[in-house]
Amino acid sequence: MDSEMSDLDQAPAMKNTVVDGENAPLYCICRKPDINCFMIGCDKCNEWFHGHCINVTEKMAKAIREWYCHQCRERDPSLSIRYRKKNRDKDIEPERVEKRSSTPEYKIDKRRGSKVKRSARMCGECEPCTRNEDCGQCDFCKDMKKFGGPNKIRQKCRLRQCVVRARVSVFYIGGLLGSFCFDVNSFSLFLQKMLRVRDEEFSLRERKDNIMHRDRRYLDDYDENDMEPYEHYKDRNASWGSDDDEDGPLYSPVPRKKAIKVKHVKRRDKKFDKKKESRRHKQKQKHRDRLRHSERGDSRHGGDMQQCLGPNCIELTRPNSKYCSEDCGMKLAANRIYEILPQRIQQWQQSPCVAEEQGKKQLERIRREQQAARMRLAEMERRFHELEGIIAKAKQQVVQQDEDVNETDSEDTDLQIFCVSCSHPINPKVALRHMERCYAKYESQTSFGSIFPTRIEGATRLFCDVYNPQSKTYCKRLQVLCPEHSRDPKVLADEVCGCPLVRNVFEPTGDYCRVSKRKCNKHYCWEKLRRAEVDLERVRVWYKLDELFEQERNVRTAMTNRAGLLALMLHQTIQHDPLTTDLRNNKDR
DNA sequence: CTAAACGATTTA
DNA sequence: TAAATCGTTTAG
Repeated sequence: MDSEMSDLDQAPAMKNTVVDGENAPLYCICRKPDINCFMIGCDKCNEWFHGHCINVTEKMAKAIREWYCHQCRERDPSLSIRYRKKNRDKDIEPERVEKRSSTPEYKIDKRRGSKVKRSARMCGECEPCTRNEDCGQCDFCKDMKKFGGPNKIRQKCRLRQCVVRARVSVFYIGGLLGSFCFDVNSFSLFLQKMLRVRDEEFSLRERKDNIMHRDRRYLDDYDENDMEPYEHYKDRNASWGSDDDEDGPLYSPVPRKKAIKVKHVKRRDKKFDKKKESRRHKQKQKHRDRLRHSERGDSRHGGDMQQCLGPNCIELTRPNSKYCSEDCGMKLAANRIYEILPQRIQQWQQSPCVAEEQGKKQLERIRREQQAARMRLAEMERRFHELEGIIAKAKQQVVQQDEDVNETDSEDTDLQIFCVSCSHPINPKVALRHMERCYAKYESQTSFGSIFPTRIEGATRLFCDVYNPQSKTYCKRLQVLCPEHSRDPKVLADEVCGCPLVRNVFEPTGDYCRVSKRKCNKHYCWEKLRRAEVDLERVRVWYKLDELFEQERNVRTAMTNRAGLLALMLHQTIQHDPLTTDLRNNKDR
């Protein structure tokens, strides 16, 4: 960048490891920390510079491919800032860049500036980098057009993902785990990667001279998690995956944060973590010490031989147990219960239980509803028998051939009716009869069952319940309505219709239809329909009863379990009412 | 949060 | 210009 000011004399040492009072790293010619503005990094010395300090804007940086600071360029005149080919004109007309670019400004990689390069993901030295053939086996290869893939993933072959610089998402998951399948050298590659990281980290931390590792800038790509495995290795001296390693998994690949402004934030995290870490270590240490002490104490009493913890027992323990026998264990447990339980029961009884009250109310409601349902059921049973009585009486009627019957029969209309089942046009006179039969025909072709037989005690003639060995189900239609398993009885020639005649739909007149059953189109199958009506209601009531039983059982179970032995031992009720309890300790006030 | 998808850019 | 593959966005 020609417009940049001389940064040389203002930044003599260029050590960004210099820290201010708050331990934030200092950068740039101004020796100020990362202030969340656009920064650009030198591709030679890797120092970061605030854009505004050296007059390089973010837009300009977009056009830069390689950028060197003033100091480096003076030292090595062969270094020159290189621009991206296509965007060469962009830094002349930055406004156009903005307009052309589809990337919103806030998403631009501020920190990297000139550093986004194709080679950024290749160290060029590791085995995968030098490999020049795709394996054709991995998911990335299979995605490629040349292997007949859909080209959706668009990533390099797993075996060619750089062990040093490939992104976590492609290397760790695929490269490490995936390539284990293909390549026995993977573990050494992994180590190589880790060691490299360590080298770079050291070079960053120590920086005894100004000669930086060329790859330093990629350090930003490795966050705490990348470092962790090595730290484990270093700290614990080959204790990877050991049981007491509770600080995290052996290797937890966490993707790096997106590009920018993470450097100092990460460092702060690091310090924070370190503090936590050291605290945790201290705690651990204490714990271990305690263990050691207790062990020593135990060993004083005779090494592995220990006395049973059972009440008043002086026997030795069984191996891998604290007790000499099951009995002793149970005794101790019982003692503990006796000790704790009375207090808990007392505590429980002191405070009223809202849930218990609600449960009682619910039970009352359920019982009321059950009562109502039973009444309804009794009513329906009565109706059932009543209906049977009516039908029996109706059968005794004698067929009567009089004029009004014929009159109603001969009522002629132009109305045309179509069957709801077969959609054929039918004569209105016989419509009811036709549709009933037609429906029965179709309905009988299908099954409607469940694998359970009906078991309702004291209920006659509800479900069809015919067993179908093929589907191993029991028919669940109402028995009176099941055309699949029962046929309407054949009507004899002298049989009377017998349908009770009504006034205003519901009021019975006491009369019966005296038309011959075969000829009566008005009351076709009236017995069946009336029976079905009653039975359907009976089923509904049974369902309701069943539901109520279920509810009752649930409430009762809940009430029984509440304040049971286990519950009393395991749970505790805390009154959160601020008027009656104050959860603060006195010293907190 | 990860994996998949995809636009964008670079390379051949 | 197509292929390769990157970084970012989106979906789950």
